[in-house]
Amino acid sequence: MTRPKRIVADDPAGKATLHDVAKQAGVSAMTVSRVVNEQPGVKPATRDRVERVLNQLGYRPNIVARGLKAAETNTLGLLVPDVTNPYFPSLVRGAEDVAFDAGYTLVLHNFIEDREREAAALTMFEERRVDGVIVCSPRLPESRLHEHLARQTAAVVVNRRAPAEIAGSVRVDHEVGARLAVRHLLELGHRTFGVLAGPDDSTAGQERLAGIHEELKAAGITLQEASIIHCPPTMKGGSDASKVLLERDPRPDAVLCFNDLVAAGTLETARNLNLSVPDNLSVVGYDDIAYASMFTPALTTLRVPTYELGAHAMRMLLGRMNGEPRSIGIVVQPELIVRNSTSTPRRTLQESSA
Amino acid sequence: MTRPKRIVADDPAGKATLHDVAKQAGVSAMTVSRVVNEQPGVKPATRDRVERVLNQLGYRPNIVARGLKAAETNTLGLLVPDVTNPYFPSLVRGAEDVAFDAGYTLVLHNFIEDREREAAALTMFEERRVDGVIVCSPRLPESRLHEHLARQTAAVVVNRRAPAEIAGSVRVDHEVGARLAVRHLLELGHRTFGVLAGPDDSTAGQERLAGIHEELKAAGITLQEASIIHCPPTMKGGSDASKVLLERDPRPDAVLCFNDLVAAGTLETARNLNLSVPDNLSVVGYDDIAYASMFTPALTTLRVPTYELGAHAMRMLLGRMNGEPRSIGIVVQPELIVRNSTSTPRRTLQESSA
DNA sequence: AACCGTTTTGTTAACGTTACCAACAAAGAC
DNA sequence: GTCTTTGTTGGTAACGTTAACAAAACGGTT
Repeated sequence: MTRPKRIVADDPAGKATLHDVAKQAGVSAMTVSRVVNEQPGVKPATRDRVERVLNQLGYRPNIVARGLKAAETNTLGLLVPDVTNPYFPSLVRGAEDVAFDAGYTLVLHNFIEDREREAAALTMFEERRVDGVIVCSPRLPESRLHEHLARQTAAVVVNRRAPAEIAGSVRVDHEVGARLAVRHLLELGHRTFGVLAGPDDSTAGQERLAGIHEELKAAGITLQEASIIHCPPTMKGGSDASKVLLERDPRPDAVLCFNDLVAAGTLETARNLNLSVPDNLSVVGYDDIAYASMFTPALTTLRVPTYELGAHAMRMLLGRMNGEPRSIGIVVQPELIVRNSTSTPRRTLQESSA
Repeated sequence: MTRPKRIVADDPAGKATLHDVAKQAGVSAMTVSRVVNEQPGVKPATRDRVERVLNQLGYRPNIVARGLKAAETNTLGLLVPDVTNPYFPSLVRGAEDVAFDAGYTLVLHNFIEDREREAAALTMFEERRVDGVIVCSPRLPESRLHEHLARQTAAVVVNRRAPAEIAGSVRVDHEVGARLAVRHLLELGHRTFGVLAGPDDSTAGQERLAGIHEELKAAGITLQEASIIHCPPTMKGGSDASKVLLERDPRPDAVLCFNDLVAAGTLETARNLNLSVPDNLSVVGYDDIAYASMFTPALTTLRVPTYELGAHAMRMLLGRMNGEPRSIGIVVQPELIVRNSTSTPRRTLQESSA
């Protein structure tokens, strides 16, 4: 159970400190510090001598100690529901690329759709004294979330509104997205809808539901409660929930899915039930993940610029850390991408021929 | 450019220290420390009083300071080429789940297939004094990689061999995987092969090439150099490279792809060239990412248990950190998953009918 | 009341770094 | 040769925590 400090016992380069270097070079620690940080006011000869020892000992500044002194860790926290959902990796990449350029390191944490793990991660970020936090698609209720975020130096939430004094907000206009999808299906002639609404604690999901309801109401259609099923935002979640949905009577001829993974699960179920998509059933996804175009059939979905979402969020976070005026939240518009999973309903044809 | 220490100026819960709590409660810092760490030897009455102040001030231990004292940061580094490749998220999840249970925090870094960023990340991990590192699919040459890893307290590499005194190794038997794929295609009757070999600095790719060569040699077939094309391990990389490959004469009737993304790109190209997969062209992927079964057609590929790979690597890392006997590397076997992208070649039929 | 052992609490120093100020040396001004 | 001025270097303390030891308080014996 003892933890060896170094693997290679005789490695002199292990963990040399400023003092080690100072002693070896015959100068004070301060002088070494100045050399390391490229500060002026060191005689070239001294600098050379110190630098030689620095290299020889393989000195690496201890960022932990530096952070303790400076009360800054140069670390940012990024909290996402689950990197396994392809929506997030590119968002992470967007955030990471911006953070990297600004000299920050990212601590990534998945909370796996679990509120308690989300809260635990937020606490962990506090204890670690990260310089700022981005929380994607939080599942925590507002009060608890804000309590945590208020304790942070700076914070940005993605896919959620937030008061400017608590956190910046970068979000997708999910209501508009949902309306675009519904309008598309209405134009194709669909009248019987099903919704696989994702986790019920997702605010994005709630916004989409609102959009769906409004757009349908405008068309004089009411959506029955039983046609709305909440499910985990995964392929499995989609295939399970769609099994229930597609055995309802009347069977919906169009399904609006929480995201592309849920849509993928729905396609799978449809295949198993020998329902042809889009002939018997139209399916709309959400997010336009990279593989949506590869699905069978290629998925009609709403494109969300995830990389930019992450990059925006990170830029906003860095801005807030620097005390820049608190900008209003950023809202990006999703774009409807029509592919082959939606078409005019032909159920009647098929049924008459059956 | 000034960095405000707190967003909510009047938030008393901001960043209270042990001393703040001690003063408020009228005890010494040590006593508070004992309460925080749930150590015995504090009178219940005192403990209660301290705990009340602790809550009132919203004290959070400063892990940075604790780490400085203990020379342990409770942080582990995880370096991957690119989370955007669905191979990695589940590996990350595997590693993270194990690390989380053991009380460690993960610092994730993408090096985006860039050697210099890989080296920079490794240096960053050193400066941050992480307690251990896992490096996935390193692109760095052995000498440079080992130089970095030797400086770490503990290290594990995934998808690469390593001497036990430098790092643990968890890898997939890529040579066997490649041979399984080739054998499958040979059994179907294919004789003209193309290889989209991925990045030329990927050791996994090199192992697969070796496997392909051997298996073909055993069958008396030689693979022409020009039929091997290196490409980035992405969909774009695959579609670009396959364009070149599929316009060669004679056109290969079977393509072995570096991973499922490259295979996806190849399917796309085939569609554009009006080549039917699998009738005119068989395509084999690698990894069995979650969406491989959703592709058009469903992809024949080699299943790699990525989640377990990550979990194994993390367990091994924790073991090495605890000075457990250095186990020999773990090697997992990939499994051939036959779907619809491979079949007996029917090119001759089609050509005669054309 | 003096003594003991036990429990509870406090003091000091250290982890590695750097801000701040003091000390010193060298070079120039008179 | 003394007095600045400028340039270079060193000493001290502090960031927040905790290990190790020291001291006090307590309860019970004789």
